[in-house]
Amino acid sequence: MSLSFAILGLLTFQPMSGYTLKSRYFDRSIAHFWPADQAQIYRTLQQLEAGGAVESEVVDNSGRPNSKLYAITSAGRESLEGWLAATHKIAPLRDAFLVQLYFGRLLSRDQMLVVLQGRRAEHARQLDYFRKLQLPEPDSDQMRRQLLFGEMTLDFARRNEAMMLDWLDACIATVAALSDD
Amino acid sequence: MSLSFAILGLLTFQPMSGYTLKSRYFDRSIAHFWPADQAQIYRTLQQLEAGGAVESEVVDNSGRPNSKLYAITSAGRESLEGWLAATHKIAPLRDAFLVQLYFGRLLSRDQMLVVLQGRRAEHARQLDYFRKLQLPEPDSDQMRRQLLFGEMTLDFARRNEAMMLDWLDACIATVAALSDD
DNA sequence: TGCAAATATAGGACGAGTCATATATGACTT
DNA sequence: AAGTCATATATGACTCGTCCTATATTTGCA
Repeated sequence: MSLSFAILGLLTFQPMSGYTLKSRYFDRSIAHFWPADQAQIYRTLQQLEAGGAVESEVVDNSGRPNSKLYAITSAGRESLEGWLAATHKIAPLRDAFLVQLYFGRLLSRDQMLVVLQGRRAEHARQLDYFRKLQLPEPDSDQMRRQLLFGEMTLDFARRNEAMMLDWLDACIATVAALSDD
Repeated sequence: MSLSFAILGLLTFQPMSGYTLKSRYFDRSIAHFWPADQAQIYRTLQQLEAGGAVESEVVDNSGRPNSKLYAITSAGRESLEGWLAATHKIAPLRDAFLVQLYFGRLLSRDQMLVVLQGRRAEHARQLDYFRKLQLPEPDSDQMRRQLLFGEMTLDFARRNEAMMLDWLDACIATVAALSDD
């Protein structure tokens, strides 16, 4: 579901091909919080077209392979706006690392510390990545407003990584204080 | 994958039926950070048995329907310990709400505020739930050690909800300051 | 000359997860 | 007597997401 609406949302910027959608837009924004591969994006575009939310026109790109230019329809826009304005259920937490940690008693203290510190290093790298990530300069009021929402999602990613680090530090302290066995 | 190891982990407490596993253990712990329904748990038990990680024995419960008592095998324990000690890739962030927020420019300021405040209320409820959630009293050293790890996962859930609230408050402030259109 | 990268779309296979449904019985409630 | 709850297991159908592969052409680099 979310992917369909992500695609519809991107098509509100302008009509574009599946390739452009993915490489110029999706991979630079949505992919950070809703990953999807090429196969899925193309299939979803087909589903959206079958459902009348987008329509396509084949473009003859002299030289390069033909592409399909997808555009959002008015039905698609209505469906998108309805979804955006609705209150959806919060997706339940789902984190495999918590499963791993939950059974930490089955590892020795030192094994667990290795796992936790490895995890910490990865999240530190991700926080660094998100801290350095810069959004483009706006060249219109429309874009300025769009970037504001982009910044909020980026802010989330940063806060999330920072919270992870704090929590992992607390876990490391707790486990380090444990008797070794 | 994670579900298999979650089940193996629970079976290290004691051999038990699929029903007991789910209702007495899974739903009170793992389900908070790795939800799964009954169908999936039963099928995963079957897969684990086919793979030799668990073995089962049919028990005649006089009166109640027969049950299968599942026990972890030594192969299963090795596989579990290997997985627990390994460093796994961090699962990429996947949050549909960020998709919704990203296209916030398509809503009016007030529509967006309704969405954000509804979200905030839900997370406040969840934080309250996790704050009130209490782990049982330990009655052995083994259990004390287990509860320590249980507390770490609960700590995560609480920090996560608190982070969400802080972030949503920042988003609400940003959106509230926007010109209405 | 040859190879990789960028452009461009699409299908098969599979795993994970969700939903609905089927079956069976004892115990307790209305 | 009828209904619901708790106990107990299992399958079919479906969606979503991932991985792998196939196809086709231009541009640029070594």
